[in-house]
Amino acid sequence: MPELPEVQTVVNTLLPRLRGAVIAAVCVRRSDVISPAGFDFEKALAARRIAQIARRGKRIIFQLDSGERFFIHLGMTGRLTLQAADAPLAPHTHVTIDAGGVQVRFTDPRRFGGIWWLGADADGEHAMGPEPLTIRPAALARRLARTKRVIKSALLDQQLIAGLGNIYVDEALFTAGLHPQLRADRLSAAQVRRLNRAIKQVLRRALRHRGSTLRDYRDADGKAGEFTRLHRVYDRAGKPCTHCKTPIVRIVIGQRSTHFCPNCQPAREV
DNA sequence: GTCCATGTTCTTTA
DNA sequence: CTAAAGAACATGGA
Repeated sequence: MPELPEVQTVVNTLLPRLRGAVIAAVCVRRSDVISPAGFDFEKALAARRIAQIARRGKRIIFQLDSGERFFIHLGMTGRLTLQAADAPLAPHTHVTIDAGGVQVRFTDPRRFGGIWWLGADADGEHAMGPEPLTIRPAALARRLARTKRVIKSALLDQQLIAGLGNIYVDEALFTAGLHPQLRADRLSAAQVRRLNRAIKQVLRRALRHRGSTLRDYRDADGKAGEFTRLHRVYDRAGKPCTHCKTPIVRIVIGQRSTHFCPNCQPAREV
């Protein structure tokens, strides 16, 4: 579920409690959420200190004082929460880590998320696209020009650009005034510039409102995101466009629901 | 029972 | 061979 704004908000809420904290205990309650399979995560973390926590794409990267790293991906329903070690355990809590006097809990009913050990050497970056908040228009244009897919599908490709998901792609395309079925490699330079600006604007706004909560997403303090009510198209099928009152349309592109305003996002350049 | 879901990866098709 | 499309993964809510 979580896309860049939600993942960044989780990192922001974890950092003040965990940076520099010594790991006092680790409990893997369901070992199949750990990759590589069979890796002894509890042993690897024992008595280490958390040097840094950062976001890359939709990944939450933990760096240990040993120089080793692992990342957590929340998938669709994953949560990382900070709680007292004696608080009741929610269902589907797969891993707990005690550090800095609190307990970090990884909970994920659908288990599309997980924890990946990187070690000290592997950068784990190969095949990850650039960050949407800092990509430059020329780089975005170059990458879009290499695919014949429709723009909606291209922006969901984490190798093309890392961090956007279904909500923010729809919102950014609305803000840019681009129909989701335009071919990525046929956008004009002006359209790509608009898209580049729209992506950054939508993400920054979402970050200010601590992300979107559709159902499952919570930050590390259990707080829901408040950007949801500011969505202009996502999950607003049939409702009037905030700009022109035309009903928002929902279609399916690449097996993902897609929302847009047929008036503000024409299929042809006007 | 049905359909749908903030994601990714593997398999099949063109 | 490669890019794109489709299926699969697991669970729960409407």
